[in-house]
Amino acid sequence: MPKLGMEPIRRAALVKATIDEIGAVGNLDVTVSNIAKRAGMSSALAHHYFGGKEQIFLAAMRHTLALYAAEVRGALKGVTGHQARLEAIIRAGFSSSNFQPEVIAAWLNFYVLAQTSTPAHDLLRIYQSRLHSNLMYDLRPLIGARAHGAALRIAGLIDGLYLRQGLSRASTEQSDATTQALALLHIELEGRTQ
Amino acid sequence: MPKLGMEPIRRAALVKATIDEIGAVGNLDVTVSNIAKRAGMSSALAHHYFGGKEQIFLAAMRHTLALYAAEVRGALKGVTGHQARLEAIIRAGFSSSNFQPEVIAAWLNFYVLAQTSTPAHDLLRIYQSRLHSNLMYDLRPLIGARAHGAALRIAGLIDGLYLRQGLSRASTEQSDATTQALALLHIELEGRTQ
DNA sequence: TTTTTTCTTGATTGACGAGTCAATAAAGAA
DNA sequence: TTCTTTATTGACTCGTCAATCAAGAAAAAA
Repeated sequence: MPKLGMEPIRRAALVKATIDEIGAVGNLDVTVSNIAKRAGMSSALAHHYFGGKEQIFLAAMRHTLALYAAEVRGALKGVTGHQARLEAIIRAGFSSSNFQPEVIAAWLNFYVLAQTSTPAHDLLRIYQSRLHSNLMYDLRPLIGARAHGAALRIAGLIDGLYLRQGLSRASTEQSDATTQALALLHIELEGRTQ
Repeated sequence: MPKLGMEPIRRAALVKATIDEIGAVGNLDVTVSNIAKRAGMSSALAHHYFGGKEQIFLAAMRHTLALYAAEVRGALKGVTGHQARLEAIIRAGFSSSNFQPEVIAAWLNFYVLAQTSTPAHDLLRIYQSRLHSNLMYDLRPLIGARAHGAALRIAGLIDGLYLRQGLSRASTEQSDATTQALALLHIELEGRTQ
């Protein structure tokens, strides 16, 4: 059985299983055994490849963040014009893939972990910085000095609306978060649309 | 020792100890034993009065929410004028007492719990509804039909900025959250300041 | 005083989980 | 073939924790 080069395959399987398991359980009281079982291997192997539970979870979060970054990049591909790009960034943040229950659960638990884990905290800052500079890149040409404040508000609103929507059990207001975030963008750009 | 009427005293002590302990640990991996120890009693007594761990935590969260509500009420006392009242509501949300590490930790873990616990979810909705109607009460006279969207955005921004600020380890941007939330309020009111 | 109610805890149970380790097996290197 | 590296797991250790229970102690009621 021992085919060589199993490591990347096992790691990927564990990352996926971790996200699924967190989504199923809803918190970080997820056992390494269950993750491993879901990934079709023994818990000992999970420890062998990752070292410990927190490292498994961090890898899963890095993966989630990478998916999000790819989504933003994809949404920007071929879009021209500062305002259109800003709208694409906002829409990407509220795309349906980000609202899969397991992704929401991962984010919420990530926030909790960021309070006490430096690696998690660093990872969170990377996400925040990236979003901020993405916004700044297109806001500055449009509104100049006001861009910084506007970026803080838009980024803050994205996080806040995501949180609210992620925790709302009613699927009624699905697109409402996007609507409100876009509305803020338009208010911020008011009177100076390019 | 068995003085009568201990129950409310014990419950209050446990609620306070729970909040402190969550703040100290940073997550819900808080043991009933530790909470009880912090409150100066045995874990058996904690179970006796509350039944279980989740109920202890819910009581603690209800208490936190009650404090917040009282803070908003206090901030509104004696303030007249719709705009001034709106500013007071926003300021109350970012008051220093809400940024005690243990309060932040309680909120984050509360969000996680709200995913899977119906009582927690209900409690969260109460907070959200209250904030929304508080905002609507003063926004409607100022901007009429636009009030609803504005309230969603302001409430969302309050939550988002709170999250960001609560997780930022730099104390530099302490007042920045308030600044941005107030800035949004003024933008929303633009051109129709009463 | 006897009984009942309220308060309180030490000890225990039963369960679970993270991480380790020794051992097995296959594939490639020497 | 023999040795080494990589893959893999079952079994085990050590610890923890939620929840229960039986029992004791004090106040109030009868």
